[in-house]
Amino acid sequence: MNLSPHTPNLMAVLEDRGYRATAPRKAVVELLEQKHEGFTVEALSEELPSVGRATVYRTIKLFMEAGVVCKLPMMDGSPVYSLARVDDCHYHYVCVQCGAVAEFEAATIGRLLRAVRADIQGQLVNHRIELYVTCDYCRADGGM
Amino acid sequence: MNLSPHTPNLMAVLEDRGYRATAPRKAVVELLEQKHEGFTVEALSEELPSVGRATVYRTIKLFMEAGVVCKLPMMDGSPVYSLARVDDCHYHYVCVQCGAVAEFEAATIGRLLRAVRADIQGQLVNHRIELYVTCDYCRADGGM
DNA sequence: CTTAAGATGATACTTCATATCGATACACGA
DNA sequence: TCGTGTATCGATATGAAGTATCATCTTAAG
Repeated sequence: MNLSPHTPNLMAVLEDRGYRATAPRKAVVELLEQKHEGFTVEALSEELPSVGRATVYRTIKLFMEAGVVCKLPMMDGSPVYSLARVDDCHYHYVCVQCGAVAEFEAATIGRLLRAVRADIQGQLVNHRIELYVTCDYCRADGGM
Repeated sequence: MNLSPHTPNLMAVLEDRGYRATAPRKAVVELLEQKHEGFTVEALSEELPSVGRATVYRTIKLFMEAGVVCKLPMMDGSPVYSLARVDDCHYHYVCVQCGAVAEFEAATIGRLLRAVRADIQGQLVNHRIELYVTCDYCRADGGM
């Protein structure tokens, strides 16, 4: 979809959090900077035979904790990962055909949540909003 | 949370769709009518040692296809199932502590989707909205 | 009562991910 | 430079949540 305006220095993100800049992590980061959206950890791992599967998962987990990688469910529940570009509250839309992920920020959502708070019992602690689309590229391809 | 105003006759739902009313299915249905929200298939299966695990999953799947059972992700991604009470488009909110599920219908959401359509590229084909709450019972329990 | 389609359940397998744990590598002080 | 302790790694096992297979059993219907 559209490219990141400013991908953060991923390795620096880890170091800032007190983690070491090891070779395996650098390898993961390098791939991540290419994929940056719509990837699976499994695929990442397959493309990095030199790095242990567990390490790939561990590294991605660190990035998720740091908030720069997001995991979201496809419509069938299978996971897709994506680099997050916007730091603050953001939402994702995923192409159901190619798995590409993009972000959006709708002012409407704040209003929605405020409205919804009245409709539900209990105290709202979190929410999840995912949109599923057919992206322009896939639509142009006529579904391929 | 709050009880169903009219739980449909689950066995009838299956028969209407051309499935047989077998003993294992009846056993699942009976449990379902007690649990009716916030359950996992795994737990269901454990409580039904006389019914094969695969059959429990299969039966729940049939109900999902019929639209009377919904599956939703907890905040950590683990699944929760719930009987759906409202037939048409509805949304769920889940208690993050006890897993209880309730439904809500917010008129605002239609408006949200219309607004969002302008903010995204590609054609919206589906969406998922989940709210996570601390329900009144859990809040009263002080987090237990 | 027969019988074919439907349903079952034991088991194997898949996917996505975390736990274990011995082996390495790295940072830092002596 | 030489330990040495802690972080990290990777192979492997384990786990959760399902789905696929397939021989066997039901059951609805003639």
